[in-house]
Amino acid sequence: MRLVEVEAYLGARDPASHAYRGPTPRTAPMFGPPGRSYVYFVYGMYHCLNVVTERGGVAGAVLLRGAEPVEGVGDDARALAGPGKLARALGLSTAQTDMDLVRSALSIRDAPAVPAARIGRSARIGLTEHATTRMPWRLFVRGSPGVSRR
DNA sequence: CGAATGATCCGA
DNA sequence: CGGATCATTCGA
Repeated sequence: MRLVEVEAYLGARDPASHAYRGPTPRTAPMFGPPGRSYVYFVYGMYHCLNVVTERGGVAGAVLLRGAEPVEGVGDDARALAGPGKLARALGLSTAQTDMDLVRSALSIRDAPAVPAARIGRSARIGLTEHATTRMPWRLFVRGSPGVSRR
């Protein structure tokens, strides 16, 4: 799949982040070394996949919110449009939290560059009201069917 | 212990 | 807009 929508989350400086109030058993991976996964379970039925980005001891991760299928023709173009759907398509659960994303079966590679004009930026989605919550830390490919919502 | 609460999705 | 559905977190 090709990623087309992501959101950034930090730590103590970001009230919208799970890491805001310090580490807990669930969020421990967010404080660990970069290049690993942080998978959490929400709303009683969905999992979401994050990639930890900061050095050990500093919280930071990128939530993978949307992607376009590239393997197999006839795939539903919207099957990966949304963090819950994306994680489900990969068959992820909390058992896959804190695993290596650089050299494991599931890894991330570069894709052909996206023209700057096609890169959109906005506030993050689905957060409860808060000031810094409005920071434009959501990036997406304009017009892609793999982007969540309309 | 009990209660509240989601970084969602779907359908009306 | 509301319901489904439950692990995690926090307060007592």
